[in-house]
Amino acid sequence: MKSKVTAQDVAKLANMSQSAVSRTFTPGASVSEDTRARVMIAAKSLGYRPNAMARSLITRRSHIIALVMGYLENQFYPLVIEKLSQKLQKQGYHVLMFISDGDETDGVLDEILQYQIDGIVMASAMLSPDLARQCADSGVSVVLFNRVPDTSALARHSTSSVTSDNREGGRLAAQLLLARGHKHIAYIAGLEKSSTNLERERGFNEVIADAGATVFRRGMGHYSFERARDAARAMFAGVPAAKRPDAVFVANDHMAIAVMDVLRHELDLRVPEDVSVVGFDDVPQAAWESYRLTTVVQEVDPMVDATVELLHEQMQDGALPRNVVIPCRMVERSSVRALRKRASTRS
Amino acid sequence: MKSKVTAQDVAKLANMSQSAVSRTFTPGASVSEDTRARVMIAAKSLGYRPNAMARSLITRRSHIIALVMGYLENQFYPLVIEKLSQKLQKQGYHVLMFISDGDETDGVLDEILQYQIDGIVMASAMLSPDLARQCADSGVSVVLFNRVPDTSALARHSTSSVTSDNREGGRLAAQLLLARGHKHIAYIAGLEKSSTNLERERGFNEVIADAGATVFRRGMGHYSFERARDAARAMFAGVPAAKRPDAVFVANDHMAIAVMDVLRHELDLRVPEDVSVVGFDDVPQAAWESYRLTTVVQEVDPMVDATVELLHEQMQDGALPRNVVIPCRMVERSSVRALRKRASTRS
DNA sequence: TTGAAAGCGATACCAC
DNA sequence: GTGGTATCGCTTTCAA
Repeated sequence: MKSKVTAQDVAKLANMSQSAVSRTFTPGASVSEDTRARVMIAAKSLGYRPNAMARSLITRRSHIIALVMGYLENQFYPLVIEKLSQKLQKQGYHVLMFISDGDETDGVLDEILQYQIDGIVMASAMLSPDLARQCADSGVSVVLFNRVPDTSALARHSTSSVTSDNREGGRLAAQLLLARGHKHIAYIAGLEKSSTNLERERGFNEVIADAGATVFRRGMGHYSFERARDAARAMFAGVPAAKRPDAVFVANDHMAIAVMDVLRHELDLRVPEDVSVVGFDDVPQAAWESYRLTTVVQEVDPMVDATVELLHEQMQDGALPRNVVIPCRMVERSSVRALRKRASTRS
Repeated sequence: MKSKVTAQDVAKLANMSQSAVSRTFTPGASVSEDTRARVMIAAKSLGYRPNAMARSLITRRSHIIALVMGYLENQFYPLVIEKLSQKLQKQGYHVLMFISDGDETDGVLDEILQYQIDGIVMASAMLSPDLARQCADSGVSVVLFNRVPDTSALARHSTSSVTSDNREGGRLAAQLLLARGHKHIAYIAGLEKSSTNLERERGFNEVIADAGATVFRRGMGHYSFERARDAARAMFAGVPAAKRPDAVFVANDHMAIAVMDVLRHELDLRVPEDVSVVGFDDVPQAAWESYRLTTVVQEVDPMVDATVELLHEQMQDGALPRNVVIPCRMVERSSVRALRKRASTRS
């Protein structure tokens, strides 16, 4: 007994043509108040709902946007789902979720395209050039989220993207640590080849180099909690104090928390008193806030706004792809204990 | 230039009827190997993809499941999105996201139903009885996730649900704290009227009462990070040691972390040495693990499996609604420091 | 096995 | 403004 009520039924009950029913449910169509009212009454009494499938079959717009995500271990993405969903919902669009971690992306995209979706937000993996073309051919607009198009100039000019200013974020981190007077600054990297890691490290290195310093040590965390712990242990455990870093920039918060955990709970070091740690925002605020983690914050809202805007741009053909970069900002968090200490020193 | 390639085009190129094309793409239809091959070649060369909208218009099955979620602050839900999406994807279904925090749910559901979806997973808010009926009428199956149907017997027998065994989880928490020898056990509640909070507290109280004890103090956290901090401060800050709880059961992990944060960083208390804290799993493992938080773990996988199973059951009419309850388990986490201490005491 | 034709439920374009 | 009619791309009888 699937939703049998059709526009036809409503029309019959209201003594109107089916067209009248259609117009009543089409915002900004020309219907007299009188007919609209009669139709609405009939519709309500039957529990009529226009069939979105039938509609998009003819309008060629499904009002559905596909969101492709990798495994959501990275706590930054749920936030994106939420904001993006909400924002699109307000504009009459809806989000179809696709989980895929890269390899099978092509197969997944194949499914996606069957749904006649209006656009794709790729927040995981990359789009193979071949598929990018297919999307263009099918008229679906694509926006890369938090990743950058293939390095080829071709790709760069054929796919839109939104990223935060990872390079500048890396610079901010280095500047803060230098300003704090640290001399032995370490870096713990994320996935080596990811654009986020590359850009963050690049900016970081630039500033360190400009200051005439060098990165004291470099660990590899691969954006994994456990591997970041290992990296921290390798840097600190059983190492004489003189050979330890006095500051660490960690490529994302997820790992930064793992690092702080090792420092505080395994090695009884105080953060930030003994060691400065700076992360890069990818977990919800409550998490890093409770850790008193100083972090480079990515502005999710502007990123999502830009994504939606690009989506719309692309949907009307003629628009050229753009790569939008959203600024980051630094948020310092001293531990409450440190604040107290500072206060008592002053008095 | 929206995906113009239709079955018609393929048919023409392959010198076959459109029906042949349709059959080729319909698993288990009767087509000869010969024609199937010819069609496939033509299809591939044109980049043909069957139009899912047109298909579901006639089959009356969209293979889309709506997932209704509240704001995702609760870190438990992203995990659900991921697992559910993945599982459904494997079965040829896809997840359409709806963010809604309760009040506007009715309007949201109205939109949902236009998409001719096959089922709804409600992981936020409740379904008004009226809408429940509408869903039933439209033939969409509904499963409540992590919440229980309205208390009326009617609702209970007309809507399926999946929850973890919150009551038993509450009992486990109480049993552990009693076993550890605590005499002053406090509770910090979540949202007062939510079924999760009610059940957890109920089980907890039962065991405390059975032991001839009483709950030492009760705080209200409303499942909010900040309010949980306040509750912890109210219980511990400026309170003489003798009047402090020596153990706290917190209604979820999100709040438990806030509580531990206050205890450790504001009050310099050690957890679990000075105060035992037990949470209830609602954040990813990495989070509570790094806090050395002892917690009652909800088994996401079985919950998701049950959800999908119920969905399928409901989709074939005749199946009666069921309320599935998944067991919880306790995971103890001592701090590494405590482990070291224990080890050295022994030797 | 195969092709022709009848819908599925709406919108769009047309005269009126 | 309003009602008829072709059409969107496919699945589904039903003959052949």
